[in-house]
Amino acid sequence: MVQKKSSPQQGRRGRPRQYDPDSALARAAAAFWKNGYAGTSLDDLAAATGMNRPSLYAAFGDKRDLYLKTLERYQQQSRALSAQLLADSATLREFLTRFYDGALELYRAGEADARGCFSISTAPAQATSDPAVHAFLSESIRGTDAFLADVIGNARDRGEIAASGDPSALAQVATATLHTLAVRSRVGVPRHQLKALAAAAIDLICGTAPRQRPRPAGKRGGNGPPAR
Amino acid sequence: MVQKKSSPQQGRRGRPRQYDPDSALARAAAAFWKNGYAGTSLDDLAAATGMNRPSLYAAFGDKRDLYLKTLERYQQQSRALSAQLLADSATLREFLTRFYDGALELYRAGEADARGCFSISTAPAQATSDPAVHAFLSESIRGTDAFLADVIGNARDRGEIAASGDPSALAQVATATLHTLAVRSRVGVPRHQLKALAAAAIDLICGTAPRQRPRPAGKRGGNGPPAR
DNA sequence: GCTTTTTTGTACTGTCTCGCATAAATTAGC
DNA sequence: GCTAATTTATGCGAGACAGTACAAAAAAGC
Repeated sequence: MVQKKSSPQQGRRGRPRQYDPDSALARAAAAFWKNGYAGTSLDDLAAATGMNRPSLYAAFGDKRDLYLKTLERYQQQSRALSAQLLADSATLREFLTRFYDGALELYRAGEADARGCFSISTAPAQATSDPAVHAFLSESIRGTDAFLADVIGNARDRGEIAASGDPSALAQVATATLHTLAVRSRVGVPRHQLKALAAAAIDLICGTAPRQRPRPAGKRGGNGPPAR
Repeated sequence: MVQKKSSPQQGRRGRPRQYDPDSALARAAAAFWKNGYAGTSLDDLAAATGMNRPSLYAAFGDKRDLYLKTLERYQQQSRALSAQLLADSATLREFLTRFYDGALELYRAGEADARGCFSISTAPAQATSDPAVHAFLSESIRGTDAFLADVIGNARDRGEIAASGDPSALAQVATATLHTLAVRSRVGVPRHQLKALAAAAIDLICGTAPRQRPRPAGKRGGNGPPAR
């Protein structure tokens, strides 16, 4: 994917660019991720990407354009990750466990830098003043709900959860779990605690018998549910 | 409460202040609420409060101090509201319903200005760069968890939920619901949809039979759970 | 009426910020 | 080698920003 973007560089007329657009976008996202949109200056972005301001403008437009592009990139990556995860999972429980595990890895919970979810940590502050950010965040949440509702609906069709369960409502609770993981990761709650939270939510969503058989979850399976 | 703060003004030596400290704090909070911490300038705050910068500094310290004071105020008000709500509620279902209703009223979901939760909308962006904001947000979430765990634990003792339920885990899911309401309110999701979301979460938390008997909730009781 | 005390209003300073203008650098085409 | 095309580098200028100094204003004490 990196090569595909750098190969058309060959045959171009002028001075070759010294940056890779996608990795520059990733570094810009990291800067926004840490300090938010308004808290990140163009100097910060220039330092983070190794580019200078005119190159930034030529490549991505102004600060707002750049931020929106980092949001789009983040969304695309997240969706690709979720889709791939879905293909590898047999049951709803299995998928949701991997889904939250993947989110926590992205959020770096309790690790060196706890950064939380990029969009949930930075977009809400901007959503009231910037219609584009507002629209993005709104659509992003709606998309997550729809995706999870689809997954849960299929699981219900396979009989994995009660036929009386409403996939749409359960999906919103699943998204709620993602949101709380996003915020808690941001303040450095240790990952094993967040895994336990996710496991409890999964038990509630998948219903009835919590953990029917012990699954080989990560390392020592957290501290498990105290009761039951 | 307003009088108690303005009465000791009597008998003071110099020129009387033309602002009420608490209402000025409320207006400052509204400014931060709308545009976030970094997105709000001192000029914005001066315009919002009707004060000029020197008065702001004398009253609340610098911008960061002022923001932290608005966060503290918000937390105190929220806790007082929750405590009072708890005293008026008989069952866990009833309390949670009122709890989320109160939150949605504060978040102004779908109304003229959708603003979401003050701390969830503005603090995460600042939490990585400002240790005090980080600590506040972390402690705030922990406090909500603990409060709800206490409420749920008492409900379990009264036999309202299954004895096998873990109050701490259920409380985290209840907080998760609050978090998702906070974010969704920010992007203007209509209130009746959020009430339905909250109702679904309550059904999951309180377990087994969703809405054992129709309670006289607000107006026409939302659109209810589609299935079952 | 005068002083003391506290708040208000204006204005100032130095820094940061964004966005762009302009020139230097580096490549391909011929 | 020369020209055209594209990117990089320096830096400029107008404005926003945070924080403060200083004087005017408004009250109480005497």
